Amino acid sequence: MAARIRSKHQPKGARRSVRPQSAAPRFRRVSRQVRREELIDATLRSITRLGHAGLSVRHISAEAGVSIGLINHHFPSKDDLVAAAYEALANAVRSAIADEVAGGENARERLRRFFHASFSPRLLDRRLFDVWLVFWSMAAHAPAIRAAHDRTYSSYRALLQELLGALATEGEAPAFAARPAAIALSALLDGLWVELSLNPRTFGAKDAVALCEDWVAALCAGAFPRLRGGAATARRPRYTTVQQGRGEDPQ
Amino acid sequence: MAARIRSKHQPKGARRSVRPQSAAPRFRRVSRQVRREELIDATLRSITRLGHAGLSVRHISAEAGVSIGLINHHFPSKDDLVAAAYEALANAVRSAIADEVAGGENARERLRRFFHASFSPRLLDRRLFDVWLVFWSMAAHAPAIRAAHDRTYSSYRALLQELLGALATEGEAPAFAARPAAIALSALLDGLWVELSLNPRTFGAKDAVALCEDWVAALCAGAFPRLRGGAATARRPRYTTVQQGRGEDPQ
DNA sequence: AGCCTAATTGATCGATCGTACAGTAGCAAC
DNA sequence: GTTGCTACTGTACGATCGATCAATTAGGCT
Repeated sequence: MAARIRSKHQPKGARRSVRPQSAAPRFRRVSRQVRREELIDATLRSITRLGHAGLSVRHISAEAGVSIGLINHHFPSKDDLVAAAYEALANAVRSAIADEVAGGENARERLRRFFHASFSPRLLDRRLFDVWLVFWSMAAHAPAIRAAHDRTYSSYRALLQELLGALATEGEAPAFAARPAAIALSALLDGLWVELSLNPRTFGAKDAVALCEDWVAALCAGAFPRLRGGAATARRPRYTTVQQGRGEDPQ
Repeated sequence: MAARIRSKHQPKGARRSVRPQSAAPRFRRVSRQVRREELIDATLRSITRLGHAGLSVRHISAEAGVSIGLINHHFPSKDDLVAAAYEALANAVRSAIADEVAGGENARERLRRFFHASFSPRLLDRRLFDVWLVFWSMAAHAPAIRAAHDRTYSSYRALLQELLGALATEGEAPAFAARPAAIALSALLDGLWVELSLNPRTFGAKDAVALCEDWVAALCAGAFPRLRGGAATARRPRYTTVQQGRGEDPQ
């Protein structure tokens, strides 16, 4: 935030006036795409630093080092900026987890890494949770944010579904319906993550990891009757079974 | 919202003036306790009707049919009113579930009723979810709300823990650590509830119930290795086992 | 019937919100 | 050097927020 000394009003006829020699430009012009990304980054930084209150055009623009008006120049409204930020953050989290998972040698180990990454301090930051809450609460009334959630959650679940499917193909688990299994496991993960974020004292990250691993152990033991074999209680036409591959999410 | 016709300013010297005969009082005085409850109810109605925006002293007071200033007369600040509303709502939800559960004849049946009630339309209302999000997001900075969450969540989990414990005493399940089991099941419930509220199209309430019942089936089958016998991976001194009874939450 | 007091009112304050818009200026093309 | 495009600035506006407080009054008490 460099100090900008400048007379409030330029002399009247001074348009196209010569700038004092060797003065730095008051601002730099960048391409539309670059500026949009800068604003998205600034949005995440601002909301991380200030919580719910950081989600205002004034704080965001200050964080980005630009003027207030620039936001509405690049985004039709604030909601569109927030939606873009949501998607960027969700993708960052997902790929951070995916990177951690990549090192695992088998399905069981990759899932263990998944859980470990999910409950790492990086993701258990209360401020990150606040960001998510803000996004969720806006999803009801801002269609752009709802769409962003649907896309990213679907992608997150697909990753989980792929890992679970590998359990069966590697012979660790009997055949099961992968789609509802991924739904259940992601729900368990989210629920633990929510409660840990709200109150870190009820239980610890280690406990959360253990509970998730127990869930996987039960799956491998074939202990979930309705998941076995596929089909069953789905409202969808048919559960995606591991034999069919992980499958895109319809709609 | 009865229309109140009144001149904007009373005549100057009219203090202690006689009211026109048979005119209704402009407002009614009620005891502190009654008014507090009315304001809490109005808060929940307002936030249910208007979502996040309903949580303002203006909307709440309008909903209650009182003036703006009355809120700060009965509550030190808005946060305290909201915290009271949170606790009232959480208790209402919990007792609604508890009532449903009461009809069950055995532990398995009571849990089934618990799941059914948790994913009933009454609790899957998107507006109810918004209320919860607002509370959660305020919990970070408003100590009163955080305290309300801790109390109510602890109570909710205790109910679940009691139901799970009955599984073991009725011989449906082998001995297991009831506290972490309740944590896992409540996380599963919450996670499913969150995703269902965010996007009711990914899966249905029936699927959610089925996934929860599968979890219980796995518990009864003794398929969760770390929960068996008690003890194990707890960070707490020791997991509460079913043999020890349900036990209050320390702290 | 008159009084007292605590419940209630409502105008008001300062702050902050998102958006609009008229004007300014960076920078590439000529 | 000049021009033109458009990224960019920053004030202004109307709305709404939580909180304050002096004035008012309902309703129980004597």
